[in-house]
Amino acid sequence: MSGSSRPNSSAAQAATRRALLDSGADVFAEVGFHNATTREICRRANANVAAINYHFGDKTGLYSEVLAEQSRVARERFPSTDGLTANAAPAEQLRVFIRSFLQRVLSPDLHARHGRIMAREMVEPTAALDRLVSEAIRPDAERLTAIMRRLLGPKTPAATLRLCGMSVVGQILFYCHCQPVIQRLFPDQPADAARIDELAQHITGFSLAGVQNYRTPVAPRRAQR
Amino acid sequence: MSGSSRPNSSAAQAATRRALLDSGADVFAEVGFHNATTREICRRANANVAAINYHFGDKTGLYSEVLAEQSRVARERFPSTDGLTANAAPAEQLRVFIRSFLQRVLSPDLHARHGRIMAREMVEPTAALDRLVSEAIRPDAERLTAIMRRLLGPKTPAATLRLCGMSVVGQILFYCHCQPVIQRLFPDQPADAARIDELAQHITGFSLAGVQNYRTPVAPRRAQR
DNA sequence: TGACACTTCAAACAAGCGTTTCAAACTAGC
DNA sequence: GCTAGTTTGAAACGCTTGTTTGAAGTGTCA
Repeated sequence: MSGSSRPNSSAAQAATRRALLDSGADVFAEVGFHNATTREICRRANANVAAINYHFGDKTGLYSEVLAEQSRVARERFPSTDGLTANAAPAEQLRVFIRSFLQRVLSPDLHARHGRIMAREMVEPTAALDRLVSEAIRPDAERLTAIMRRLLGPKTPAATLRLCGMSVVGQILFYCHCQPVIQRLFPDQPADAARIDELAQHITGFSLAGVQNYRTPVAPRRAQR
Repeated sequence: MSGSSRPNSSAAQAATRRALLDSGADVFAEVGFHNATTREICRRANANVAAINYHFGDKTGLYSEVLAEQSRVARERFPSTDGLTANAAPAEQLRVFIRSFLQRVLSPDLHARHGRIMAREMVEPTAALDRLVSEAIRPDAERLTAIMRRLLGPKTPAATLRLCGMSVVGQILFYCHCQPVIQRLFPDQPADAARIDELAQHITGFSLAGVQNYRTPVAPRRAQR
């Protein structure tokens, strides 16, 4: 009896918090912050409706912690520099950057929760977005810009580096933001989450060729228009 | 509407309907379908709260008509083939496709409503998405695939054409879906809607170079164009 | 003018929301 | 075993939501 009954100890206290963070991540990823109901989150966590307010103050408090945790977990699980030394070839750095980015937003290991929550946060920002940008997105953006600078040369204008970086990130996030459309357009195609490596390879090759468009013509140019 | 034999006082009736369609488009674009309230839509239209239910059945009825109209207006205002003959050079076709796409989702002429509504519809689909895909998105996707086939040759695998098409669309939609992040990352930068031509030029050049990655280097073909 | 169909209006309705309340259950320290 | 402090529970609160209601207003046509 005592084995399967819910013990009310300090362990159980932490367990309620943890269950709320987990079910909250699921529900927020599924329906977004506004459409998520505290009752549904508590139901999945086998907790009372008052649990969120007791442990996190209010619904936004839970959401902030979920967002921060998902971001942290995703970056620990799939770091941008996946065991790459700082002086690796820029093409290789770009390849690793793209693959780890795709893994963070699509990987079933994380239930693709991080990607879905981020997609909703971008289309419909909450107060938590500012912190996310400064702590997670901006470092990534600067890292990508640095890779671009090494690819295109130190004299490349900042505007060009930005445009190329956005082209890379745009290609990646497309598979995260537009999944409902992709599924309807190509229902026969395997899920994108199941072919992350294939997508990473394509985006890397496409982008490496794309940025060559901006290489300064030190040598006599080919007939490339 | 089925018995339109008697057009009595149709002016005032049509005016309320029209005002609801306009204010509905604004509100849906601003906050999304779920967060939009019928009271706010009616307030902006100077109509009674019962007006939506009277003229459109319910909230989803209004939303469906708003979505269909915005899609139609955007495509009339910025057609994919902007006065281009069918046998124009594929590179030129791609350039026009990208520019008109960017205009549809970002142009202030349409108050960027179409792009914002579409972005929300993709992240959080409603029942209206299926019709939108079959009537508007799939034709565009097939047109883009055809352009890619002309760029890369008729023997190019369908999977390759798909990947390249998604790379193009991903670059475009990034500026629509991630505007809150872009604004926070580069607050000094002019709004993307004010530099559509610049973005179109970049994406076209980047993509034309990118797809060259897939050209089969079998025969020593002449540099095309 | 008066009958008629159509449209608008203020008010109310039922349902769902986040949150609060306060008693009961529980653990820990003595 | 008793008390103090913490966590949980069922119920309810106040509010907003989409929708409905029935009367009042409006213009048309015989």
